[in-house]
Amino acid sequence: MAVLRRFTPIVEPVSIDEAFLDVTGTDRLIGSGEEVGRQIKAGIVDETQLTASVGVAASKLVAKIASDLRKPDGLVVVEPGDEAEFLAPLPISRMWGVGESTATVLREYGVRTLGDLAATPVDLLVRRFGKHGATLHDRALGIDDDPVHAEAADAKSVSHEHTFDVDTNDRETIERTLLAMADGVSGRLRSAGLKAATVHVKIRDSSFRTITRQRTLVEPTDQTEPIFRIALDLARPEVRGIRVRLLGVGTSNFGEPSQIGMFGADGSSGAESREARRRRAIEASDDLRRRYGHRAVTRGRLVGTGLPAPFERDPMSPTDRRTLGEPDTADTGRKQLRATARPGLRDAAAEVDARLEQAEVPQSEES
DNA sequence: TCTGGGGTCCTAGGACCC
DNA sequence: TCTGGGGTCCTAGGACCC
Repeated sequence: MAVLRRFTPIVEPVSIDEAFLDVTGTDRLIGSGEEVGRQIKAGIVDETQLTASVGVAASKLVAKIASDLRKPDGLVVVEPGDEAEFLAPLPISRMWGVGESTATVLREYGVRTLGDLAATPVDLLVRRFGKHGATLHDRALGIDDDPVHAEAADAKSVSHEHTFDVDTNDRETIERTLLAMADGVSGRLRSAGLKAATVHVKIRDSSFRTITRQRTLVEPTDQTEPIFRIALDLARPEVRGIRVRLLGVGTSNFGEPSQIGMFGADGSSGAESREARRRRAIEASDDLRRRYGHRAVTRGRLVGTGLPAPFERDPMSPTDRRTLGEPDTADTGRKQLRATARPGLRDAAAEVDARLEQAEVPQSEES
């Protein structure tokens, strides 16, 4: 991504290897869009020895489709005004927002190309697909005015899910998995300074039937216990009598970023309240994980179970990037995390042990 | 390919309030 | 007291994306 920022500060990362650039206004410095595209490709080869595919157009939608067209080493330019003509012969599956289900329905209507889609009456599409139908019609004509967003949007949910190697109906396995995921989710919330008001669970059985259950709390939380308790409450009646293939725990409905204080819930700073001690223990275990990896600390109940390690961070997630002290937008050339031990480590570990009955688990893959 | 994990957005129905 | 309508919030499910 650093290569890309040499051309414009307006870079919107889409994934680890994909981004939109707004190069409006660079023509006097660098040249036409096509010239910028050429230079970007050259710059990427220079720095990474990898080829790249580039699409140049007046909108993100058309640029994306253009860049997909000649992967992995293409440069496709669509001049302003030529969008509809460029899209018309392409199959509908090229279009953003057309997945398997939508494509199947469209084919039933005899719609095979984006030209067919553009020629289909909007009201027919709206009747069948709702709001999405109108969007599809616009897109088929190349209409898309979504700008390039240089700032990453705030996350709306944080979740973990896990697919079992073998479908299970073992109660202990199910409960421990929910606990591990609740723990991972709450840890990510805490380090991002977020509290969530809604907890959801996702359950998929051996026949691939998927259900979701959610509950909204009175008080938003960033703690493992309430998230786990609700997840368990929601899941328990649903997993009875089925073999579970996948379990997920998620949170959403975030309030304002929380201020984690050093004082008790009652605001006292004298004798440490129970709540404040618990808080400190959690902070200490978060700190250990930050410095020694997400596997450095785990709950006693999860020791040796091989259950999903909580606290995996996603380098593309804005929530986690904030946690890692990086800019919201992903940058492949990101700086390394510092991993220096502090003298207080042993005390912190002891506190975690004592207060939360958690255990430190040495992991072979970590030094 | 029998289908992983983390997300977003949309729709529809029900509860509740005014 | 009953009725209807509208707005908002919550819940469940589905489609889609990388």
